[in-house]
Amino acid sequence: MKDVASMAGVSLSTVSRVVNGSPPVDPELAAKVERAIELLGYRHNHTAGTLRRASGLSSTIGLIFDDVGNPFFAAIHRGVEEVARERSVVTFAGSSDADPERERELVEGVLGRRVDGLILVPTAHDHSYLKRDVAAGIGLVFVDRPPETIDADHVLTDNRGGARAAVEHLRAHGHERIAFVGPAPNGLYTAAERLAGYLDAVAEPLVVHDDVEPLLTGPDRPTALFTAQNLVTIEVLRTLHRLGLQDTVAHVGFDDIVLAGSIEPALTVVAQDALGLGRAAAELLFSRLDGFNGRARQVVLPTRVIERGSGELQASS
Amino acid sequence: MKDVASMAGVSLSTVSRVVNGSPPVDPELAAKVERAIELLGYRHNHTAGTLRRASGLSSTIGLIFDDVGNPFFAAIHRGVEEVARERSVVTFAGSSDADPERERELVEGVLGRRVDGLILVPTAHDHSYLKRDVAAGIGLVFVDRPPETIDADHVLTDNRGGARAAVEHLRAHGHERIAFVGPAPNGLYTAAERLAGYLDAVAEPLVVHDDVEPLLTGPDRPTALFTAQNLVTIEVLRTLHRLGLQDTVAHVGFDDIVLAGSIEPALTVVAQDALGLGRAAAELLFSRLDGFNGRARQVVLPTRVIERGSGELQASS
DNA sequence: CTGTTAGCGCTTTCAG
DNA sequence: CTGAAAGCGCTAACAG
Repeated sequence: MKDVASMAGVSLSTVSRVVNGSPPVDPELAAKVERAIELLGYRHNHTAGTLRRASGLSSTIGLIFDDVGNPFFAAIHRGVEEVARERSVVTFAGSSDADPERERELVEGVLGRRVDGLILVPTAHDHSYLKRDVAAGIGLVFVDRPPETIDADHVLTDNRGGARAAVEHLRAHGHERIAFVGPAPNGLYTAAERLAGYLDAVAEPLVVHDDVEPLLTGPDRPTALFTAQNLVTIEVLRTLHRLGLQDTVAHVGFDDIVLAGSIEPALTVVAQDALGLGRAAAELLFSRLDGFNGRARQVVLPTRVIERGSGELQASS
Repeated sequence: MKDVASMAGVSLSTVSRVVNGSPPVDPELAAKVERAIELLGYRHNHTAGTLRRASGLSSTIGLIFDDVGNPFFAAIHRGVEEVARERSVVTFAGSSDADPERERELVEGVLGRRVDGLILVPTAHDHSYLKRDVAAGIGLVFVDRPPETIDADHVLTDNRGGARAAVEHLRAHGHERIAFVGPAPNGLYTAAERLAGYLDAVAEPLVVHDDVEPLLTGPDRPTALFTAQNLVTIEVLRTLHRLGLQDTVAHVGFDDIVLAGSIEPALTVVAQDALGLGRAAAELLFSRLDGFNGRARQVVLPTRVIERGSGELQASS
């Protein structure tokens, strides 16, 4: 920058002004500066600016997911980016692998790199250590699962309502004996909510956490299945097909899947809006950075039943 | 940091030393410093360190994809992260949306934030503007598509070989009339390679870029289909099922898909290793940062045929 | 409108 | 082993 200044025959401040587009600068000088920048291949050091800038803002935020490679989280990431992009804010992204220690490392890693905010799919149960950072002005938003030990903005899918809707959809098609198939109780918020939604809507609960095959081949088979999670849905689908029951036992899955429309019968799902989750989280975050100072807000996004066939099989008496 | 120093009754240098784990420091003083850090809730500013540090390294890299929300790129991202993590290197990630201008903005955005390296799925054709940055010591690696105007390390999938393998697989099952279904020529490297691989392996090419239905319902229908891209595969699958031809016309797709094993017949694919692409790219990058200074390297990852049924249908005479 | 100057938070010689 | 001091690249008063 010094070089640019001397080459253009101006002071550092002038270079800084043109680089940052701070208005009061003579067009002629500005042009000289631009030329020098071009010639020297000067690249502005935004980080150094952050150090000195009054606001201290870095136009950088951090995202922490269970796994950046998981399409669900990748979609959230994309949603966040869409709104961040409008402000020229760039995103760090990392995977906690559902490991609280790793999550902590990542948080410290991005905070040490002076992000303006943090969007977190929480894995640890205690985030009280972030209170100091929030007090120091950092934005903090939780996505997909609520915070437990800190009062922070968060955006969730209506998991409970979605599960309820799935079951009610099946009941509307005459089913009474509807089984819940989901991951073993794992302390995960979304899993618990979906189970709760199922329990809300069903008269006689029938919950299975592992292999469904015994249930399907045993006596008194359920006439419909609600699978509460992506991988479970896929696994159950496989079982159903292997047993040749796909046209007999109705099925609704939580979360949409590629090819869900191409299998036979096509799979009815309760879809959530991952992109919307990301967008909403980013919006909450930026509103804080813009000075909003009210108490923690909660945004809950609805789910949507997508009828494709498997969920509309009538209960055979 | 000043506060920590005065609270611990030591100098800034000492605090810096314990924070960075630079050996020669009295354990007793170190303990005092740790305590002060804890009490004050001090958060080290890694960015400021980068500014002064002799190496100038930020332990930060930038990734630019077409779309961070696309599962293929998300998997690459994950692969990169796996190796970056071992060095406590944190990753920026952004989406170019296949727009050269947007790509440029993103590149400038992360370079301005002083990343040590850049991993790029290139969209623009000219990246010569990066030569200066490479000369300045930044690491640069291209993934999935090779660079055109700059000599840089890159890692690719063997798209051509994979396409050839798909066709040969079909030929081995008695097919001679094999159609290629792929995106319209779009200047995309991977698309061109896959078409080339098909042309390598087939005697009488039959190429369709849009709707396959006319071909399938017309006279002299092909006995097998090779679909060269994910979305095309899904679309064709739908068509095949709608026409009831899924058990008649053999089909191999490029790229694996969720549920490919659950449809009927299950879909045979040529799978590529997105995770491996990311890992290899990161390794090339870090070897440069570690001082490797040889000429640009190319890594080509093989594909793998996954037989599931649709590709093993015999040609009916 | 432009230049001078102080200093952001840190690391690194260089002396002790 | 520790401290003093210089300075990384930049922005923000402030004075002209």
